[in-house]
Amino acid sequence: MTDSASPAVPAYRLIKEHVMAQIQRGVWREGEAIPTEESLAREFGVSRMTASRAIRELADQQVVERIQGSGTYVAQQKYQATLVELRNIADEIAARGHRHHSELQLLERVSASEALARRFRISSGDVLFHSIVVHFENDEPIQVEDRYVNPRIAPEYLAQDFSTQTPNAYLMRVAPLAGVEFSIEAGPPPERFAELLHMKPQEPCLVLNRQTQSMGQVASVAAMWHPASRYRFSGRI
Amino acid sequence: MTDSASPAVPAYRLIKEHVMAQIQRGVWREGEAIPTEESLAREFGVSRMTASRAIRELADQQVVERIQGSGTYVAQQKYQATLVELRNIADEIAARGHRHHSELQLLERVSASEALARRFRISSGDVLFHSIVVHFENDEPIQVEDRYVNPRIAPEYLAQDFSTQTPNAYLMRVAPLAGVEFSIEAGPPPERFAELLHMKPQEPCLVLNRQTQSMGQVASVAAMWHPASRYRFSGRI
DNA sequence: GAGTGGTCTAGACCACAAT
DNA sequence: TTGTGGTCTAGACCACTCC
Repeated sequence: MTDSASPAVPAYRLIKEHVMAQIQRGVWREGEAIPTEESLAREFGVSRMTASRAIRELADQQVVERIQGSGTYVAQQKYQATLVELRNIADEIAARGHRHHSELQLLERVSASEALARRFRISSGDVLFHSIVVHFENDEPIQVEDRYVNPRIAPEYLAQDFSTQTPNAYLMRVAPLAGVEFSIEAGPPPERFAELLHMKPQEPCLVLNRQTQSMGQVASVAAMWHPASRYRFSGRI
Repeated sequence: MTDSASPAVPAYRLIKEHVMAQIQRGVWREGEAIPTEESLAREFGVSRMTASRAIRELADQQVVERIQGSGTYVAQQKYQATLVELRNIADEIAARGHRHHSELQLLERVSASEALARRFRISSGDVLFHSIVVHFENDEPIQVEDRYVNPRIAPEYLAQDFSTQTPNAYLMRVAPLAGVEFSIEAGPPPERFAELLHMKPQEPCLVLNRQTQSMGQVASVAAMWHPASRYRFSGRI
């Protein structure tokens, strides 16, 4: 206890903040080496383990890059890449302080077309479940969720009440999520979806396609259709 | 040294994998407590610090949630949220094994309009730099990059050669990136952009808007326009 | 061989939760 | 008061890079 009234900021955090500040101010530039664990430990009067933890966490955050035997370097700002978080529609609407509700349009058992069978890695003609749900923000339709589900993963899918629980929430609950593939594109909606979304003629949709895996199989393939004039994906880092 | 021929997998990783496997198999379910650091340490024959590191990293990854004084619990699968990485166009094209090149269409000094001044948090009429660059994938135009830049952050912007270096790459180099806001939307392109992208009439664009901060100021505001029929954002987790 | 990061130990004290 | 996580130490051995 050397310092009195320590404001309960752990030493490893102080070191992290110090290093990030030096980088942010441009004192240590991209690709340059930063001080060793040893010397940071001395400078801050802590053990090497503590300095090590600080720098390791910065490496996890890709702020620096470590090369064993060589040193620690300020990472290339490959932040050419922007990280985006796509939330589910109910949470997103709630976060805006608006009301969300959803209406089930269709819930059926189908046999897989060629294209669907390929995406699910099953045989053409095998059974799939299919649902169409419309999501509303303050009573205005904002998303049509067109979803196919693998019966081997969620055999009770057709028996759910999708006005009280979204398909997404149900699937999360019954199937541990092991992987996701997605794409975002723009295009014209099927006529039926355009009507459900109260869209103007010729207006394009912003579409999020999402395919989830669970227990080694494709669990679900979904397309979320949004009217381009009333919806965008957004976020910050 | 109890085990001979240790395959160089550190103990903390073994513990992480064990815990993740139990969760993945549903042995430990959402919200349930997992064993304490102490008991994991005993079970794996390691010190508490090692078990602690394993569980702390899982907490960082949001696989578990820790409550000091209480215990460690399997996290709610709020993976309703999908994390997406948007790469810059040159890297993305290179990753597909295709050729990228870009052509500078315009490079000028402008005075900020009302709307731009608001986004840059400067005064209307202040100087901004403006560039329009077209990016090609295998000689096919795939993106129009319409960018405004804050002269206080990148005073030499107008003197760069943007056929050999993208605006993005230049800005990354001169201005440490402190924050990003983005949005993705769909809409009709300005007539000039439609021509530059060789688009069919009526075809919408997929647009990525991106605003970056550096040194406490807005550094750059950019809109990346892509023909919807030939471009989508995609990725996986 | 010297320097660096990667991992680990066997303790310790603390803050906080549950009781 | 007991049990939990949060942090920290002062060493240690190892793998790797660089000279």
